[in-house]
Amino acid sequence: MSDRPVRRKPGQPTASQANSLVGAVLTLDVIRFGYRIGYLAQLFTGPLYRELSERHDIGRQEWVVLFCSAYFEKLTAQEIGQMSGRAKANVSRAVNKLVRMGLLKREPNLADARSTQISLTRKGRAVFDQTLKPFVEREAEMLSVLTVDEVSQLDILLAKLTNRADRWDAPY
Amino acid sequence: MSDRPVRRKPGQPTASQANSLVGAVLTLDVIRFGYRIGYLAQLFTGPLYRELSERHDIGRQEWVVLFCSAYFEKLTAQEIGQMSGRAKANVSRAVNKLVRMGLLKREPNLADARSTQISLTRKGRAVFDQTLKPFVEREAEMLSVLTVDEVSQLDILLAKLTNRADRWDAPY
DNA sequence: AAAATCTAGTTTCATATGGAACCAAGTACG
DNA sequence: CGTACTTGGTTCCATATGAAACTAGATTTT
Repeated sequence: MSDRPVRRKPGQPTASQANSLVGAVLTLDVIRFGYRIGYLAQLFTGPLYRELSERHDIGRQEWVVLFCSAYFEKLTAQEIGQMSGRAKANVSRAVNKLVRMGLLKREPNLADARSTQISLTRKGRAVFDQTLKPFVEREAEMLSVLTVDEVSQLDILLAKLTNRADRWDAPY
Repeated sequence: MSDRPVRRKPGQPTASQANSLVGAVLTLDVIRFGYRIGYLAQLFTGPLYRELSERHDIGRQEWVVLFCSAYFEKLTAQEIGQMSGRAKANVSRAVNKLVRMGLLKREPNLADARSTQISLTRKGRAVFDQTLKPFVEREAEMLSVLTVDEVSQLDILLAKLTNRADRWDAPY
């Protein structure tokens, strides 16, 4: 690791310098996996969330709720919390905001008056479809350094890591 | 939540059939990779950060700084920011806190008086070694569902994803 | 069926965080 | 040199967040 000041042309981004430092950390022999997974996750979502909040005033929490709602016709706030691992206060706030924005609608839950059935409005579906695209594209970019074979290897490995029988992945 | 209509790939478990709602989401066909990587990252660090802040009053930002400092003898705050992807305000606060706690020390940077050389104190080293253990152990648990072969596959894949020539992973 | 218990969701509070303003030191250029 | 501009780091501010208190509806117990 260099201990001298960074030297570069004015106006140029510090990307190359940053990258070498990142690379140095990422080849360490301790917590290689945990560190790199976290690094990837942050890098993947970072620019996406930024754009999302600038363009649509939708934050991380709101996006998660939107995502879940888009794939299950009707959900309660609790179910969203369970499947996303978010604290229920955040889910509550996110749902309320999305309802105010007209992207979600609530219907009374006949089975239990404490909770409500949450579902996407037509507008919510449209916004979701629109906002999903950058995620899909960025994922493709992220994976673009892998061969088709490697992608399916990764798919299998991720499936094993996230879909396990023990309780390693218990909610904490 | 038994027979709710669900949009999913044919043959995949429904929310109710999966052992958890998380499982149901994780088998979706969109952003499979991004979502699961983020999910894994969150799950890996979640309990660790909680314990860290309870036991040592060290938060996420402080831990990152500690980790970087433990692997490079001398660093500037800027370098830490670059290699961890954290905002400089957070690095600044974290460094200051760790200095107050006696875990880091600052030495003047002879080459540039604006920045200082940051390094671990003996105490900082001791605390780091102690706090690293749970991370190592939890990583081992996380990987325990993989065979030795699969772990090295994953290692290669992660290396490719994080150590690339293009600018996908440029700081944002 | 009244009392105690539990659960879904909301609100409150204290802290964490990112972005921009800011300050001091370094560099470029006349 | 002197002025303009860049850069490392800190501080300020507005927002995001998690944990716990709280409310109202549901369930259990006797």
